[in-house]
Amino acid sequence: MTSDGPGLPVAPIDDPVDRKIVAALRADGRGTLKSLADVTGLSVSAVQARVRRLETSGVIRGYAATVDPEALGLPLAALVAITPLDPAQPDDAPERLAGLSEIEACHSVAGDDAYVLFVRVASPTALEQLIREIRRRAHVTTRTTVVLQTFFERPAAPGS
Amino acid sequence: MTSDGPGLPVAPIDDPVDRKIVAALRADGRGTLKSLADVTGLSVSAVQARVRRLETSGVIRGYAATVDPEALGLPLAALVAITPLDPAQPDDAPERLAGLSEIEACHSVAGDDAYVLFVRVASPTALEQLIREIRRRAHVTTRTTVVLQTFFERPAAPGS
DNA sequence: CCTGAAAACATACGGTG
DNA sequence: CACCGTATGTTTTCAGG
Repeated sequence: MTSDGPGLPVAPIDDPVDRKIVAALRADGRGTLKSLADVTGLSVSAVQARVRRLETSGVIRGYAATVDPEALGLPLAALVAITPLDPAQPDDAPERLAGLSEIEACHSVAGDDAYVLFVRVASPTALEQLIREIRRRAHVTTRTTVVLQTFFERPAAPGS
Repeated sequence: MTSDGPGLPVAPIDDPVDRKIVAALRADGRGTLKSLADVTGLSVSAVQARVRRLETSGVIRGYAATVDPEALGLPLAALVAITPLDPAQPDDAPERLAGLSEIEACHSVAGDDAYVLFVRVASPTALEQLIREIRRRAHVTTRTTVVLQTFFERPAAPGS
């Protein structure tokens, strides 16, 4: 999962204990309730209740193992900026592209283009095929920027 | 964790059981060894040994809770393309920028710019300050594309 | 929010093919 | 070497206060 877009409205976390819990679970998604209890000074069951509330309220969307993209056979990443061919037409590009599993993210943006996608593929050939498929499905032109190297890529990480 | 760049070389996973395990842990990072044992048909201890091997070999880099960016107080995202002011100078932009926690990802790219950053901030004002700081630290010009809406953003998700 | 007991789980180990 | 089964400690869960 971990989808975004039109979801529930989620207000910023104000409670400092909840912030600690969220920070700890972002650093280690498999951290035990006991470890969270130690960090927060609360009992295990109090922490459990808070974690559940954070999960059901949508603050915590889920948990995922972070996997090396090369191990997944997807060593090539790229940014694909797309622009509708016909600006008059209804713009449902995100829905049309959601089915392409190579697309990791789809952002609508301000500026020259309508959307920017972040994609991962197995090879240059696969990138070409993906770009063709994007153009075909969403009726867009594309401008692709190949990622040569990723220096870092982290789960966001705020001050506290 | 979840850093990238010059790390250990990680070959693609060829074992189908390992692929099942990795897929399951990407879908649910808190999935129990028992659930993985059920999925794979292996015993719990066999699965445990495999998971450990995947972790220590660098295939699985870690586990993280996926958190709503708005809940973190970072509702504004942007792509920042940067170009060195002096191409003759040694280019250590990634190191100089790594300390800025608002920068979620730093990719070196082919094309007009040297790097593209993905950043998250609290407000337009914070974005301006961040851009100033990026320019100052890395001696670069910047071209910023504001993200208006994120339609989806998922942990990659390969075919199987 | 806490305690406490029961169930589920993770871990380590000895044994098998 | 990869796997299994069992024993032990830990964690999760859920009742009740």
